[in-house]
Amino acid sequence: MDDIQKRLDEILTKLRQREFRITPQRIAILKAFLQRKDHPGVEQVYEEVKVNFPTTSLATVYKTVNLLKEVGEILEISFADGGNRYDGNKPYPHPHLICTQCNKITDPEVSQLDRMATEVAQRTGYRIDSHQVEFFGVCPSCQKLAH
Amino acid sequence: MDDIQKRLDEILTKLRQREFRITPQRIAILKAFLQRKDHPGVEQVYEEVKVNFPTTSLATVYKTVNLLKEVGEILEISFADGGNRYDGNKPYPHPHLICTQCNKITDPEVSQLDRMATEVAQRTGYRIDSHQVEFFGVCPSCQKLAH
DNA sequence: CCCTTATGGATAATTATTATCTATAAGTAT
DNA sequence: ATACTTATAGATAATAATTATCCATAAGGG
Repeated sequence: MDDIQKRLDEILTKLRQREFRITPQRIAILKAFLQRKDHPGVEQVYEEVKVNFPTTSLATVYKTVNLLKEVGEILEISFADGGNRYDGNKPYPHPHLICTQCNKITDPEVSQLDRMATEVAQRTGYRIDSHQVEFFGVCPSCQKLAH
Repeated sequence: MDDIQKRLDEILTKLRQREFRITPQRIAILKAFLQRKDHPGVEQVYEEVKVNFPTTSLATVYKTVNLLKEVGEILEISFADGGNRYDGNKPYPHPHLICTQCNKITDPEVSQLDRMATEVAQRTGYRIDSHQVEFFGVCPSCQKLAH
């Protein structure tokens, strides 16, 4: 049993425990999120799910996305121009590196982020629950393309 | 001449240099951004400008916001649920601390952020142009309210 | 003061997302 | 297996934020 199947089973168990129903559509949407190694938007997942479940509605994808956000199994990455994207593989807050030319999103290794959050909490008295850290720039291959 | 007036003049000069026209509406919108110490959304600025310029259109506010973004004089803060907000006082990228109960946004002091960006650039080969760092949590007064 | 053209205002269009409504299928008890 | 209850799927309307369109007008230069 591979990692994806294992994680899928874990999430399904969690959903069952919280008395959400397990439907073929939810499984299909969840699989799409788990299998993709990039950070797809709702529309992309919708297209993918439609291959096997042609009757799936976009609304169902949205509803499932919200469900998976609620149970903390996908992470939402927000953009100013609308069109959120999601990470189904690392659902906990972590930094992203975004190429503003090709829109590729990667997960850079960043040390000291937790320390930074702790520092802010101490200085301000806030209880910090999560964070969103995004670096914008140009990836090496797009840099080369710029003649 | 206070700081706001000084900055206003600087921005107007910059706009003139780039051959944008200086209109009463643009000045009013710009003043609204400069005077506010919080992080207003477009709608809030619109309401404020309408006090003195009742004929102002929401579209004009949006157009001016895009203009000010282009010339780098306001900073856009994006949210997953739509509804961007703006910072007219510190238009350069800087971290925000957001209370998820009362939606207040403050600017915490954070050290080592530049170092972090440099580290990511070195490791990944990206040219990093900007960043967006947001901490989400509950502010001290909202913590007290939660009995 | 005139002339050119960017801009303002009103409104339609677009895009992303959520709400609504009903038939159906999931899960539970029989 | 069967019946029952209710959450969910699917279709579509509604909402919200933002952008596009179009024309009259005002800004800035000559």
